[in-house]
Amino acid sequence: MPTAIHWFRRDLRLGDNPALLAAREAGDVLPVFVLDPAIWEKSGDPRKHFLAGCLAELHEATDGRLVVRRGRPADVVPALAREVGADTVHVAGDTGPYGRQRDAAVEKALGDDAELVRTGSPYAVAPGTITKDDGTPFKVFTPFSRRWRDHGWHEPAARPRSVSWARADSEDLPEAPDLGGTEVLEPGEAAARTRWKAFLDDRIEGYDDERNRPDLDTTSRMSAHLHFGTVHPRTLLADIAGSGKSGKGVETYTTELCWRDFYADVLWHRPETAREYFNDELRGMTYSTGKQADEDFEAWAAGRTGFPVVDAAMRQLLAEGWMHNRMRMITASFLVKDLHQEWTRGARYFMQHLVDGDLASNNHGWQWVAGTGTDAAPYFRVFNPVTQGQKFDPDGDYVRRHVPELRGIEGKKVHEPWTVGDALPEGYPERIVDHKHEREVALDRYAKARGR
DNA sequence: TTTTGAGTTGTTCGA
DNA sequence: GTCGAACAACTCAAA
Repeated sequence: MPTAIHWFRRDLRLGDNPALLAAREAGDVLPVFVLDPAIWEKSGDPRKHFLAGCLAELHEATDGRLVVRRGRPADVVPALAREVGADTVHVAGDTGPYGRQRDAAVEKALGDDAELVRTGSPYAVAPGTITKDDGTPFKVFTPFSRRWRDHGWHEPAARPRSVSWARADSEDLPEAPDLGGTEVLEPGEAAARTRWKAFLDDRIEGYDDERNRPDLDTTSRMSAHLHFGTVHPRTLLADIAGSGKSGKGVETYTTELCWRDFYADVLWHRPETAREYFNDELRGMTYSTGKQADEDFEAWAAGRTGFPVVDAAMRQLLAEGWMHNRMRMITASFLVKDLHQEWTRGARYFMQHLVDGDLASNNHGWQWVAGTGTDAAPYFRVFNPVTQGQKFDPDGDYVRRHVPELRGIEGKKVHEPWTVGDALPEGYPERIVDHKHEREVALDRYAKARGR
């Protein structure tokens, strides 16, 4: 049998993996993961922990044959293909701007030695598939979602009962950093399965009502699993259909999966919008820069703004590498509209720390908040961090969980610690801005930028 | 080509 | 406390 490489990237699973099945058809399968030291070193500990855990599981699942090599894929993959005499290198397609470039470089470096075979994508519907009748891409979510639902998706692929694994030397698997007991999402395909089953059995029907509550465990927590491909969205959609469940919760959850596909589709058509404004209208916007702005940014990043819900969320991000979606909106709005900083700065920070950090969803989410994206939020929509906290963390449990200085304050009063007692609790910072004032400033800046 | 309806996630103010 | 209006037009999608 010839040797076929299966190069795992963001499909760290054996179940429902069409690219792996294609490799298996082609020969004995050499399972490979390329660890780019530059990316690894830039990752926060929670992300390292998650990835290392996934790789350890994959090593087990491949009978200890997973080959890890460090370096640039364009160097490592062709060298390995030559080393083992592989004719084909199988991958799940990567439609992001960097993935496309990387794969093109690998393909070129492989030359005539081996063929790079792309099978499938990490999305329910591959980017570029859903278009309007005239063939152009959608710019508005709702019509995209109607077309997406009408299109449907493939059935999940079977998990291979057995694979004949090929052999090659491996470097040591990366070690998971010690997170000091912080509770984080469990990595790996099996954990994804367990977590998903629990959500589907018990929580999906209440999802529409409960999903905005950061104090409760009401979301599926599939984001990191979807990002690293320990589960595929097609599997989730098939499970939902198979569950026989319906109703608002199911609809809303399905819509969230559609958002992921939508933003990937937008980025596929407009790769430059990973960094640049989707909508040029606000190009002339002015931002705060300089020493004060840098200090404000540091306070935001460290969770020391003096606004409890913002601080709780930013500290959760640092500790766990994850933040509830509602909290992402609140903290993003705070950076953009209270601190008047460009969304790109916040997006970059989120990408460094989020375990689920997905370029399309993250950066277009930020563009939505900033008003520069598809379906952008109206510029006058400025989140009030106190109101949002009281509304979505009604008992204050979320704040107290992540901000120890405020644990002495009971109930929802914790969202306004400045109204409790004579002084703020020891160690908790004063508010770094006056929200009411900064709201006015933001509206003013937006009006000016739009007037140009 | 023209027209029409619609568009994730909010806040504030005044009645 | 609750409710509706104002915030601002504009672009997109589809008939």
